[in-house]
Amino acid sequence: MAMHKKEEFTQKEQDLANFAKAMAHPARIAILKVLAQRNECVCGEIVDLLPLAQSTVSQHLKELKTAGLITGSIDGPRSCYCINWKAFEKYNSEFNFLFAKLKVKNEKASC
Amino acid sequence: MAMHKKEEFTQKEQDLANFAKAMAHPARIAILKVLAQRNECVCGEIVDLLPLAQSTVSQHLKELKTAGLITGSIDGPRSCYCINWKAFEKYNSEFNFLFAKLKVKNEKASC
DNA sequence: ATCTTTTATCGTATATTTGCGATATAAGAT
DNA sequence: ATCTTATATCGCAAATATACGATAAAAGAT
Repeated sequence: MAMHKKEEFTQKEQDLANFAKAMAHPARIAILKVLAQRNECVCGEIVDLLPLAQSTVSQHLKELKTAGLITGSIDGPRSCYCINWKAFEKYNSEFNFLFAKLKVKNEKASC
Repeated sequence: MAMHKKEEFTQKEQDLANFAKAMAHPARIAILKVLAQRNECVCGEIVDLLPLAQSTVSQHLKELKTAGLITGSIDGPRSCYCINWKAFEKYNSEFNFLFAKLKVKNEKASC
């Protein structure tokens, strides 16, 4: 019974988890790296850089887009992708909020 | 054919993806939050705070421990858990490295 | 109009994750 | 020695994720 209990957690917990899930595959990390270096990039260029079939890359791009981490625009027959800076900044600060708490507690940790 | 192609990516990409995967569930985010607030915490306390069965919580704790994000020590009949601050800092800086690149490119983005 | 190029989507196979009850294990209490 | 308490692990069912080939869709080229 793998009933999704995910809804029983707070919205912030779910949002952060979804953000993490979007990055939870090396292919998607690699895609984000490429987009970071090139500022914007067409689907085919990404396919050439990854050891995956075109359909698989397209699927990963869709997941990143659905999660809001990248945006896409149509350029003739091509699709151009960019990082969604704002979403990234938002999740980064939420992550740092959690992380800052850890930092404060650091000296006390023992186990 | 879901052949794991994950090995074909760089070690850094895999490490970051694994770190993200460990956080890719609201229950595990919630556990990290509790540990951040309480500095250290026994398994049973975490079970009481989450809407999940004991065995499920234990499994999530194991995943966090395997990923290196938390440590555990035996305390009589109990198990005491703590954040692994060092691992957390390491992944955070790697994440920020990727993120810093995005920041630089920000003004140029367009699509 | 047809062909080519580029990307998205569908269908499908397999792998992994999630969740729980039942059971094992280990330590303290009686 | 037995009982209780606290966790971990096993076994299983259901849900998701991963990957690819085949095919659809959309735009530019001939």
